[in-house]
Amino acid sequence: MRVLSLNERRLIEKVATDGPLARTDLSRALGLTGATVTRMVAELDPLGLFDEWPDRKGRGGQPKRLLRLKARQFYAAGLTFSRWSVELVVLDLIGQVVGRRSVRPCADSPRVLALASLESLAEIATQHGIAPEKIVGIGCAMPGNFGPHSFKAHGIFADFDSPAVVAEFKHTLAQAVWIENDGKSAALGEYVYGRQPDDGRALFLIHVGHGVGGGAVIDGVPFRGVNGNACLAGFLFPYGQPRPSAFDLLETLAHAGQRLDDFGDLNPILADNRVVDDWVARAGEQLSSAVLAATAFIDPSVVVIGGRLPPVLNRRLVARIHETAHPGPSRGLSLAPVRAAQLGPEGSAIGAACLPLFDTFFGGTAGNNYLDGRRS
Amino acid sequence: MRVLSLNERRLIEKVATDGPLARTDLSRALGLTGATVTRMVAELDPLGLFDEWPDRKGRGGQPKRLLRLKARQFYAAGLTFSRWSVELVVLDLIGQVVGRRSVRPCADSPRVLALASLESLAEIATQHGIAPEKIVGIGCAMPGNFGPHSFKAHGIFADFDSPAVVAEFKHTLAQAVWIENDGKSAALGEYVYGRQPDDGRALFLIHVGHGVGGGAVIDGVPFRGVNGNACLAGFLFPYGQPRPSAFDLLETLAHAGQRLDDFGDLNPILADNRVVDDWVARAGEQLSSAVLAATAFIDPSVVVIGGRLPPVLNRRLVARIHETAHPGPSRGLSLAPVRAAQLGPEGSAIGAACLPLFDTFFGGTAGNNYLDGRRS
DNA sequence: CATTTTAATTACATTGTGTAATTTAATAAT
DNA sequence: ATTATTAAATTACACAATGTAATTAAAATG
Repeated sequence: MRVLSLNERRLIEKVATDGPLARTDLSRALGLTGATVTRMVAELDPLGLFDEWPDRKGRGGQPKRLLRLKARQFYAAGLTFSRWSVELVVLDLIGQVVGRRSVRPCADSPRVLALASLESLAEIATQHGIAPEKIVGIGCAMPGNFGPHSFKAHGIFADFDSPAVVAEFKHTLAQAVWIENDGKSAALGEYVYGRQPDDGRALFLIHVGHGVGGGAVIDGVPFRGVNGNACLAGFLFPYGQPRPSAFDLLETLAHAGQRLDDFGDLNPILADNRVVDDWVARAGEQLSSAVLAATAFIDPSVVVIGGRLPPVLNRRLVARIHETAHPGPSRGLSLAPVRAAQLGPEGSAIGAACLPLFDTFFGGTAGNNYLDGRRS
Repeated sequence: MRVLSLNERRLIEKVATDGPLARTDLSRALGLTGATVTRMVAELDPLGLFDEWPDRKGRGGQPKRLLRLKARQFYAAGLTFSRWSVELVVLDLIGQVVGRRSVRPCADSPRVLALASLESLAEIATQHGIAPEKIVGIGCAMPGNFGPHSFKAHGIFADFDSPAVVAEFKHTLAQAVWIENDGKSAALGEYVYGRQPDDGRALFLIHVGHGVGGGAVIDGVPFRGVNGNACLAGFLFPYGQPRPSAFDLLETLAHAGQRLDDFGDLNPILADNRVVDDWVARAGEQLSSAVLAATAFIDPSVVVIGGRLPPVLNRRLVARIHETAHPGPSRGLSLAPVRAAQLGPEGSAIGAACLPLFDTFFGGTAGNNYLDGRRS
């Protein structure tokens, strides 16, 4: 796969997020001339990225020829980590989940996990007739923080708590691998495939997962910080105390005698559950402080509540945040609008799979060495 | 003044921050070929931006021809607001303060203030023989927050508390005017002229002024947020309670019977002052929470303590922050390094003057419509 | 069926770069 | 002193990504 130029990525991303679009629409949206768009689409033709068909709704003039992404032309895999298993999804170009597996190896060393994941990926690929070269990469949403040369996993992943994990994973998977913090992956997924209204300029996602993390996509570019640890909305809630994380909910439930294995088991027990109700009330209140902090530091156009919880809970948390009605971060300012994640319970895995797709086809890191849109 | 291309700005900024540099050095630093640098420097020649002289220290080969900015080729003015006056500085291209005035008009409507500032600027220009066309603009560091169509000033500026202030200022000054939040101006000034070691990738400045604000420059680009209100480190400290602002220090001193007119009067009373000592201890502790929050959300390479206080106090606050020794924002992470602002007590005004210079000659907002370094 | 309208394409010009050869000005070796 | 060596800077030329303007395409309208 040749490396795409910045404007090619911008074009593909536009079609992905706002499509179907005609060449003229793209020309307007991207600030390029029609001639350029025609050429770019022709240049991209060998990749087979687009479906094209005439628009019958036009009233006069030559009808537009609408472009949209050919969903099944490329795929990526995404991994998220739960306590006893790894969740794997295969995503197509337009963000549809093509297949999923819950991988539960007997041992949980990174190597064994990676091998088991590869096996599941191969199964799904075979099942759907996906040629290996159509899979652009594997994204791993890691529950932990990055140092310049290290990785520190969430407490429950004892075997992952080593700087060597990243290298081990890359080596075992033996193909294009993206490793990213889970909150940042989820933010990217929500930005590309979540279709939040008004999220265009700056989306901030608070990631309610093993911990309380977060991520942001600002002007189409993932915001990572110099060490990849920006957007840690959970700093407000010290360890060892009640905090608005999905893991904290499991612990709260266990403490009340309702022991669950993993996030995936939450759904059946949500209705009429006093423990859950209380938790939502408390966590929602805490999260409203996190929204305040995110507004103060990032000033985003929208704050999305997402992570590992079932969508119902995300929505209830958002409702609770709206009730809490914090004042803004400073004189004359109000909180950024808050919304629940659009992507379902697999949002984190989708975000992970989004990493390779984004870097290959969409915004990616802006420009090349020459800062002029040329290929290096 | 013609609009400069992105690479031209990058070149000028590099010379400004790391100069003097030869063309080869620039070629390496910017990732451009020597040929390109030669052409760009030649192209920029009519602007008279550079001084050039041969480097005598070379050992073999043709000696480098070093370039540095011609300090007195261009100027900008910066305004900051104090309770009873407006501080105006005139800055040259290399960040030297050429002249300063404290403007104290009898009335303090925006219009009167602007007119008085203009008069002072004209005085300084005459005094130093600065031709009007050498002044690229006036930057105003506003103590307040921005809305999509509004401006909300700090409480003590009753007459400024109106959305019309920005328009009024622009109209009265009748030339190129930049209006920006004071924390964000100061961050830019510190980035361009502060020469912090290691501040390259992402500098976050906590602005201790009328309130507690902040600003950041990330990868050479000012970070504003969608409404221009990002980096508000003061959200942690509610109004009406003790907070680590310079205004709070004045109030604390007044409460203890040491009434001062303005920030500028602080210097003489700092030594052996128990009230100040206590304030530094308390404010430093509070600021260490702000550093934690900034690390969590922005993950910068350095956090700078700056604002309206005398440099001594900034240094004492930094020392106090180091004592406080907060844990990092999450597992395995530590606080970003903290340093006192390099720019002196005029840092805010310098930052304000930096706005026009930066947008005209340095990084500015990246790229043009074509995203390829061409002029539009 | 000619006219109008809008979309898409094509031919050609422009510009900001890179590559590679050349020139320049110094030091080091003979 | 002369020549070789070195590194910086310049120049001639090529190229890629775009814009401009003219052209072609395909529909609705009168």
